[in-house]
Amino acid sequence: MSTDGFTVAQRIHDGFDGLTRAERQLANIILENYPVSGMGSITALAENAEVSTPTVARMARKLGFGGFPEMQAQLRSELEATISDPLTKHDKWATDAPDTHILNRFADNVIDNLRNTLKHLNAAKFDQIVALLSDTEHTVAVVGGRLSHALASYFFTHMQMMRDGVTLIERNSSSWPHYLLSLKEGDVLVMFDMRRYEQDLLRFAEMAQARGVKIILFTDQWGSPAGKAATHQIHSRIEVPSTWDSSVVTMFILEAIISAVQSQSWERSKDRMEELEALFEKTRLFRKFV
Amino acid sequence: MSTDGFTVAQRIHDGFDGLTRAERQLANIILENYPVSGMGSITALAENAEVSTPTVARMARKLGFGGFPEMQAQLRSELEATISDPLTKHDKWATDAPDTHILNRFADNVIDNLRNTLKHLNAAKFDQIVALLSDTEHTVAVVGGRLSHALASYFFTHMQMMRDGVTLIERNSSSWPHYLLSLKEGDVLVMFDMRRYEQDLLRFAEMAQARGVKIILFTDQWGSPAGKAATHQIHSRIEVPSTWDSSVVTMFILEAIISAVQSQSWERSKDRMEELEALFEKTRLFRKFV
DNA sequence: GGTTGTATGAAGAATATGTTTCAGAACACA
DNA sequence: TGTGTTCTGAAACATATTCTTCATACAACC
Repeated sequence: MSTDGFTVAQRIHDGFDGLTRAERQLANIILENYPVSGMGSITALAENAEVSTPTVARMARKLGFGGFPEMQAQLRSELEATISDPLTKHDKWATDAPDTHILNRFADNVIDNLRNTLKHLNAAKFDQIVALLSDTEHTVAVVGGRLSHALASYFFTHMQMMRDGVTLIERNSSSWPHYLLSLKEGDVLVMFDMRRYEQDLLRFAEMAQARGVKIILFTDQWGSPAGKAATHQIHSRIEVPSTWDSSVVTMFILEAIISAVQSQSWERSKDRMEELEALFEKTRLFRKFV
Repeated sequence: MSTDGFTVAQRIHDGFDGLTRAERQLANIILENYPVSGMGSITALAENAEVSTPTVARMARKLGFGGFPEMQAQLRSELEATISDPLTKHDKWATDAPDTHILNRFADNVIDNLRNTLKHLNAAKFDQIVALLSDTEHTVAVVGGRLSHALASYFFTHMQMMRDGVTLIERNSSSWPHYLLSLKEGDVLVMFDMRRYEQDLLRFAEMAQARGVKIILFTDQWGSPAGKAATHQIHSRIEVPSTWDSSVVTMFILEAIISAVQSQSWERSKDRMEELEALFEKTRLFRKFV
């Protein structure tokens, strides 16, 4: 049975949807350290994946092998092929795709961006930003540009769950003056402005600064002109092999900030989140679909 | 016993002079296809080297191991070290921050997530998804959950610039039935549903499927229940040292898809983008700020 | 040629491994 | 809320592995 040319990894990919919870858990472990993790005994693998041995045996069957030993034999032979072929580099990302596949090129590039961004990122500055955002004495407003509005919205959604006094400023700049009025001295404005910097954002930043608002600006490596008005700036690398720029690194930093804010104000936000959860539950009950 | 830092190969070389004829024969076989040949059972190895099983066990002892299984364990761990991705071995990320700073912990974790996600991701599947999204014969609708709406919106914004017939479905699920009506057989629905899967999304997916709509589902490693109705699924790793889950990897994949769609339909989208640019320029002139 | 020491593998004992069965848990569905 | 289905792991069972013992083969030396 089943000595056709499919690798174990491929079979797992193909059959992943048909796998059960415990089986997926196991599949993940196998792929995580592929294919070495499958080289030990069925017991060891099961323990490693925190499932029972029958689960392992069952999955082997499900993937089309006669049993675990047969799957293991296949893994061994794959390993042999990999090892003995010097051309097979182990640092490929999507293992079944050529090095030149967009996924792999993109991955290399994004890692590079992340590295370079973090190299230039001052940890102390990061901590200051976190402190500013954790301070509930002042309100936080979030605004983004044409393409970065999604980032603003993502950040807002999370911040909103952790603290009071957070506003997402609309996309449409004609309404911005109203928001400006509600920003007081010491309040915080989180702004996103990436390449193809927007004139409106610059004006907004200047006026906010004039009101004594502290501005945290997320921009690219070259820096938005709004930087002049900013209290803190974070420069992300955004170039990728694409017509478009990448927001991945910026989102990474946002998540790190969110996580830091969260742990800095855990006690406060814990209650808040529980309340929120309860509210969501309730709304769900009231909602009716179709 | 014997878990000092010497590899099996080193031990064999060092102790080669003290080995007997049968043992040397065996040693040569082990080194010949190192270290894979030692991964099978003692019986298999013995047969392969044309010696008896006791010879193998004896040699393992002679090399300083407690027995054959112990030697095999050592071989496995050597293998693991060889195979393991060089990209994990980084020098600190944010150089001026301690390893334990949230930025560095986050970075490690996200890279891990990316690597594991790509390991799971079938390049062929990716290409199919790109093809679906490039096909202008059918419309594309995008819908997200509570936290993933920002991703949906980000994706939508880019897609909208590259092709016609793209809709972003509102957050509020009470309006979804209307959107459903406009989806025809063969149309594409891009859905985001991460951990804390939403009931409404599941229903929506089922109803869309019933209408013959092709669903591309972005979910996490465990898989949203909406997967049952999906034509294609992409599972991203989302766990990070935070109360919240990470969307970085999903965004990475989105950007890769966007880039691929773009280059797949460059000629068409080029004109479109130039048109768009011109439009934006015009609007800017008409807009007045404050 | 006989003696002695070492090397080797066959065979069986001890151990670990892999499989099957089955009962309870979790889940989906009505 | 109850019912049927699927999933899961504990335990018993069957099988394969590894180790030990021991008889034989071989070579070196007297």
